[in-house]
Amino acid sequence: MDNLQTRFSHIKKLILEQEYARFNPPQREAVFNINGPLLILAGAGSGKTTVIVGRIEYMLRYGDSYLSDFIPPGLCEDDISFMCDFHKNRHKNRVTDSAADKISALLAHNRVKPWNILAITFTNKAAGEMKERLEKAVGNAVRDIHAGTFHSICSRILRIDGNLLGYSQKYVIYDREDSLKVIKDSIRELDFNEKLFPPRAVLNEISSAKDKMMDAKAYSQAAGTDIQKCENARIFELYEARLKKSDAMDFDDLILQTVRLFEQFPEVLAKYQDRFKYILVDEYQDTNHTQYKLISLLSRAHSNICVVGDDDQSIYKFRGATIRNILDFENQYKDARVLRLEQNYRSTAIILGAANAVIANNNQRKGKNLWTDKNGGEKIKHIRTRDETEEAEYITAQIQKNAAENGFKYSDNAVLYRMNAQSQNIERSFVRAAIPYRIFGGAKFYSRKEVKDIISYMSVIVNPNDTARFSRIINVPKRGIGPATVQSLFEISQGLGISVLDVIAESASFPALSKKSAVLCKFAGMIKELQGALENTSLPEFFDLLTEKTGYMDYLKKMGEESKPRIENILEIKTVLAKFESENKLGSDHGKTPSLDDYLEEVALYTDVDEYNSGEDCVVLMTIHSVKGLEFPRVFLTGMEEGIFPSIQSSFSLEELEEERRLAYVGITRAKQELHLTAASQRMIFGTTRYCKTSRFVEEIPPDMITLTDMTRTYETPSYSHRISAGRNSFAQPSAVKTETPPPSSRKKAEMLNFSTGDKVEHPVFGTGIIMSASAMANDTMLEINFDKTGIKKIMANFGKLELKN
DNA sequence: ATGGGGCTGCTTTTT
DNA sequence: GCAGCCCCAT
Repeated sequence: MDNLQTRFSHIKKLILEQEYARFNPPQREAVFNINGPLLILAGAGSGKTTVIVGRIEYMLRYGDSYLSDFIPPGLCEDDISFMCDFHKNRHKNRVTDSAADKISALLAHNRVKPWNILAITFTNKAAGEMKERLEKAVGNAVRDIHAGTFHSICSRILRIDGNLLGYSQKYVIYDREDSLKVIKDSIRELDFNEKLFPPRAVLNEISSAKDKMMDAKAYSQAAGTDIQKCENARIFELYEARLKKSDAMDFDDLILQTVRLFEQFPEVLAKYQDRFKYILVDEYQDTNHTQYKLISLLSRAHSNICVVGDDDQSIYKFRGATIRNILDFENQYKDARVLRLEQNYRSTAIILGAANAVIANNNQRKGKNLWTDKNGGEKIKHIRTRDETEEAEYITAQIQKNAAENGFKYSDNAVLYRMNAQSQNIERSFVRAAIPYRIFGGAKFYSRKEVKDIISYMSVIVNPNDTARFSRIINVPKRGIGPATVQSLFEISQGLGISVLDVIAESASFPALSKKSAVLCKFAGMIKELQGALENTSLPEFFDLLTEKTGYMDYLKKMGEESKPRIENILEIKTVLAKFESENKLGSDHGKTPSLDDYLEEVALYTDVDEYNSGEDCVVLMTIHSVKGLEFPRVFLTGMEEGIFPSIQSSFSLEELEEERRLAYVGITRAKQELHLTAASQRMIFGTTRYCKTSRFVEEIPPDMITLTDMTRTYETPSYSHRISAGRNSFAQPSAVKTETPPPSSRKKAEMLNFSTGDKVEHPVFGTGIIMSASAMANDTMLEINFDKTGIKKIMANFGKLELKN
């Protein structure tokens, strides 16, 4: 400790450790290791985002100071004593900003430029939240950091360099609905039967092919002698061609084409490698193969790649995510450092214990043990209700009671469900009780017909090659241009290789179109007029012009009373446009006025969940998928029933069941203090009533962590007979039986109502099978049973001969 | 080309 | 339960 240098290094470390004292040791290690590959395995609630933000702040402020041996040139005794003073004063929380700046200038080494950082998240919401927190930590520098979702980052790259692949700067992004339409058109054009080629399935197949970096040709070659696949390949080929012709990309393309761009044009890749020297990927367990490729390519030059993830929270396998990316990280980067964040700061010990117990039933996991230094907590409440209405009323009563007695805010509560369809009952109950709520997902604003129509008009105005949307709006409102005309229009356009607008201009000379030439030209003229108007009007003004000239507003107005909400919806677009314009005018990246293109880009990658801001005081309703990354003091996990959660279609594969269990894990770990698990013994879903038994995930929670309130047991006969006697608010002052242990799950007699979805049964003729659904029908229950040997059969429960297995 | 009526089928999760 | 489909009559 005698010379200046060693003292500097020593005090430097003390100061930096002090600066990041709020982090625990592995977290701090994550912050200080900014160079080289780093894998952070971050359990739920382990302060992941805080670490990411802290790490970026550290990079900007101190570079790689902590781990470097750097000594500032001209270091003197004064500097050291300044550092010592700073260290002491910091302790007493008395340092000025200027002193802090001076310190960081003194300690910093290889400071990272904000524009050299690329931070990728999965959802816009996560990106927004990260930016928000970064802004608090690093101020204006946040504007230069490239932060966004995979899709938004790629889309930006493709706007700039996509021309190399033959896309214009104004290419459109097709959402699933658009893609589906193109698939349907392609199937029709090939004269295929939609029943044999369900468009959804074909689209999924194409999507997963794209995830393997296959184009239609490659897919066709891989198809070999598989007839279905060969036919799929033809649809794929058409789909691909149509998208290209429309100057359109689907969601998969955004990633895939960026990877292609990088592979085919090394100089472009080099440009981005040089720009993105430090790469950070959040939710790495949810990345798919193309996303992995993208990251690999970008990080190849500098290897400053930090990925953060939790294999137990991987819930997007269904869209191609693979945990392999996490599991193989250490093989991919031999010098990778692996850090584990296992201390949970969010939940009570009980909630955490339950989550650990549930996830322990999975085999496919890296294995980790989340712990907390908190003790105890309230037991988890498991409520078994008669049906979904009672479930909703229970939740309503709980929230009301708590708001009244404990001064809880509405926004402290989250109601989660497996699928969007489940939200309706809860919503209805909330409306009746006047509980403010906000619902996410489901019928999304931008997927409403009228909204999509207006967006389609805008798309066509920006990019008239967008055939999917062109055909969507050409006859809305009615202009006398029917499907036959539209078809010949596109055929001619394709045949001659000229744009649709050009075909219209010449329409008089084509026999198939000549009769319609007048209306067609009128339409084209309108589009051109609006294109011209775009140049010199503000976006909200343009909106008015658009709704007027296209006749859309009149069309809605003429529909009378029922169209009122539709008019409100499209006027909402105007509001959004105005907001978009004013927000982006000042803060826009490049100081340019926001254009319609920019708005369309945002819309294309927008999801409802993005809108969530915790400012409003209302109960939050969303799917468990969308809630990832959020936390609430109190969480209601609803529909905890076999067949719902885990979903019926997952119950046949072990892999999918494990994914469902991870989903359960995500749901449970959202709760900070209170967790309610509700299950209805009968539920009306998709038009039929089903009888369900409690989800295995509830049974997997150790009995000493959970209390059961069984509202169905107050009455002698289970299920429908008690409908008459059931008091609507029986749970407000629970008269129901309270027990400390879950009910025995084994049943002796196979009475008719004891059959429920997911049960294994034996039939003397058909053998063993699994009950797919059970619906009440004329004093009996109709069971749909999937028999191992003979497939799905419908059988009445009372007809007898069925026996429950195990 | 348009509008209505009746039918089927389909329901997980999302950028 | 409902949306989207097809078919038919105008």
